[in-house]
Amino acid sequence: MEAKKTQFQDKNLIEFYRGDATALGDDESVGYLIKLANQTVMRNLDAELQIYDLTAPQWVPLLILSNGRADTVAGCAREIDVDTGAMTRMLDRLEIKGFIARKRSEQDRRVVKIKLTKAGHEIVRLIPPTICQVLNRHLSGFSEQEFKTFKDLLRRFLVNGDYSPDA
Amino acid sequence: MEAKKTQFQDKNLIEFYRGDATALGDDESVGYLIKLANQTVMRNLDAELQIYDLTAPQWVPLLILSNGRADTVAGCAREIDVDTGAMTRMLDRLEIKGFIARKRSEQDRRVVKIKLTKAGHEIVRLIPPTICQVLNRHLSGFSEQEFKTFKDLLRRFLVNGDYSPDA
DNA sequence: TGACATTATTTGTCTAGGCAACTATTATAG
DNA sequence: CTATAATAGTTGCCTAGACAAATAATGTCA
Repeated sequence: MEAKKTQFQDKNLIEFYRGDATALGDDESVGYLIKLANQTVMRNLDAELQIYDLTAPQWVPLLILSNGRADTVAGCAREIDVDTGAMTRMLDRLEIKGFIARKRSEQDRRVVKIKLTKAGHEIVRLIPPTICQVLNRHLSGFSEQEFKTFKDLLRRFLVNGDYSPDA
Repeated sequence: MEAKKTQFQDKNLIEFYRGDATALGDDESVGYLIKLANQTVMRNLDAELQIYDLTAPQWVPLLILSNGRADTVAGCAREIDVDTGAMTRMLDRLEIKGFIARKRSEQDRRVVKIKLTKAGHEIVRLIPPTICQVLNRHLSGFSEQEFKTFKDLLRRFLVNGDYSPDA
């Protein structure tokens, strides 16, 4: 235990990146690579889903409703980890497209119950194959072991970033 | 060689994901994991950069200008792979904050030359250490080998996604 | 019961990117 | 040289998320 240390020094923290700005904007930066990876997945999903009149972000609430993982605005927002305000407007768009319907709850008049419409149920059946196809394509050439390793590294990267607000 | 195959079948394409929708919204989906990873990096960068009155997306053009990788609107847009419209408005915000200055080119009167202001130069010195700190924190517990593997897998995932429009 | 906190939803304002239309300028082909 | 194509930049309209404020309903504590 030294006198003055930054808050993360005593973990096994290798200095992969130094402060000299090299390798930050190019493909040696994991931050940049992750951003690009995310961007590419989103664009490919968008491209494949446009025949269903859906965007990449829009299929997520539909699947959540379909799986029964949530059935309210706040519930969906929690599942996706977005603002309830963002979710309200997302549901506005899905309602306009006719995929969901809202109904105020009788038990608790604060909550709005969300349900898939008939069209919503129909479209939700078509989505997963498309998603799978895109993901599999991205994973083309990966071995089973590499697939596992990839997910494992992503999860560790993720957990390291969810540091508590006192950081 | 069978008769009817989808367009990507004859590559070494393992069906990591099937069309049954399980493992798409949870942490078994690489798509979801990458989205979360990106989200977390962005949020952490935002949190660290707000003392400099900068957001996560805003430091990128500043570093590009500083490195001399581009000095025009279109150039910056190309470097980041965003719309020139998006870049125009991004530069509007950076101009309002006093970090950049615009000047119409004399040689080619279509182009607008972008330069860092004095304040821009000053702020750009402070950014890289912050970025590095955040990235290193995310990589906490990674070995050198895992770091390499992670980048390698990301690059392969990325390349697989940048498929040509005929796909 | 009444004051206060919590929760659910909505709305306004901001950043940010994508697509399309438009202007101005430069380059190129006939 | 002139018509056309290409390029640079801006702007309008869309989706999308973040933060904050406001409202309504419910829960809790004294």
